[in-house]
Amino acid sequence: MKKRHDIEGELRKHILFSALTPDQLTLIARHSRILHLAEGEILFQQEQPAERFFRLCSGQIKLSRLSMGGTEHVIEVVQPGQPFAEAVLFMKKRVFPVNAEALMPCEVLAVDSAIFLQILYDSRETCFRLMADMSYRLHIFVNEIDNLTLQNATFRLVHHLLQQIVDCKSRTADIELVTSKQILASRLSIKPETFSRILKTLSQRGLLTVNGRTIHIQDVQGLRCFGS
Amino acid sequence: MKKRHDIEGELRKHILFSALTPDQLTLIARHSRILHLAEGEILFQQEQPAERFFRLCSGQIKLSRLSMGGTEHVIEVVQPGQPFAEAVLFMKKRVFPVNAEALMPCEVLAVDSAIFLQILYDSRETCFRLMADMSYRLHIFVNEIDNLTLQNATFRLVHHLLQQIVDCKSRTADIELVTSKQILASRLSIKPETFSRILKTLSQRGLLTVNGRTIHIQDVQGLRCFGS
DNA sequence: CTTGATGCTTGATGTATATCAAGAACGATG
DNA sequence: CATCGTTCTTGATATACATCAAGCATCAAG
Repeated sequence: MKKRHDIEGELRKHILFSALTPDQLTLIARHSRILHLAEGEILFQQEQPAERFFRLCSGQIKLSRLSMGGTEHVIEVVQPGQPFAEAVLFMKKRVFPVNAEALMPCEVLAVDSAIFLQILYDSRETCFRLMADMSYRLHIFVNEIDNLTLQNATFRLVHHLLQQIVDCKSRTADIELVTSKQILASRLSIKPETFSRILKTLSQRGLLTVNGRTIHIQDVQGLRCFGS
Repeated sequence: MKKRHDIEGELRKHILFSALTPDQLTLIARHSRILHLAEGEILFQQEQPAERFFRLCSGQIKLSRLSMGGTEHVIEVVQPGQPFAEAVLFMKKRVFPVNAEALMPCEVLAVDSAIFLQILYDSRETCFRLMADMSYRLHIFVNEIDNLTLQNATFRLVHHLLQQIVDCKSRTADIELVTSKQILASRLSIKPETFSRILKTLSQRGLLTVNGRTIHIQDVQGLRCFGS
């Protein structure tokens, strides 16, 4: 476990805490800890009681759901700097709605929910940040549902690739996948085999080339028109 | 347009306003109005600037998304008493993420966003209620994504039916669909034809009987075991 | 009682994707 | 370098679902 001032430093980086007074920060720091997870370690599981929420300092965390049928679906891959499980704070049934597993060694800041709620009550600014955060997440989910329902697998993959591109103007682009293809496939609700095949046909059409986890898009426009 | 005290009455029914003082209520009422929509009328469209949010007093409103391919997907059918489009309040880009269309004649309470934000700033209680509301919605969405990804069409339909049942213990149950089968199908991301066929096979197996919009479930347990 | 509109059902056919199974590439480890 | 495990690819086959097209039911309007 890290020293107190380290924790405060991590807290300060957390957008949800950026409006707090030094006193409030110290209080929260006393009830927070930095956890170190090994690759494959489970941070929490679906339906477990949720007394904390988190911010990822380093590494990658996979959030997934297990269906009644037993299949797993990756909802999100948390990247460093992102908060997660904070929406649970206000649920009636205070349990985690997803599983969280470290995809690699991780450092995670864990904050006590009860303490935070107490402080939240005294900080309007923080309330507003949290509301903005949740509102953003809602928006993300609506888009997510779009992708999963309106389109076929090819389109979902193409859409995801296009979202990764920062420079929209250039005719070509390079994308480095942040996770394995299997996990990305699950996020897009595609089987690994199908995922592979789609990339193949796209490269056969000269739209992109694949080299391990880096994908070079040769014709952004062409890819954009490739809707179904 | 209704009289002021009618509006205040409607506001009081809105969960998000239940923590407000009479003064605050009056202020909001001055900046709210009751809208009357005809069947098929569009309340707002995707990407339109959102300066208000709503609560449905009577009728039904369909919230849907239009994909790039042109297909429509129903995200939700708003029922009387439900607030909607309130999550937009905190978005950076203040535009509606969905289309809203009246499925029948509707009465809608429309509240000015700017005024509400101002009041929110003065009412912690309201902040907390709003956060709880958004958190609830997030939870719903996670479940929604489950349904759309983890299962096949039959399972999605069965799952939806089971959710409608209140009395979990009884062996049989009656369900009255609140919308047309077409719209329900779209919500579950199933084509109308497939929807029809699934109901047929389920009734052939003696699990339920269909009579217009009322569905009589004869074997709740059996239906529950019918995963995929 | 017609007529037409609308929502629902049914059948025939096609296609996207899942599944099963095996092999290839790659990185880690001794 | 050899070996093992993992991730990815590829092929053959199966199937769920979409699509197209037509028929039926219900209900309101003439």
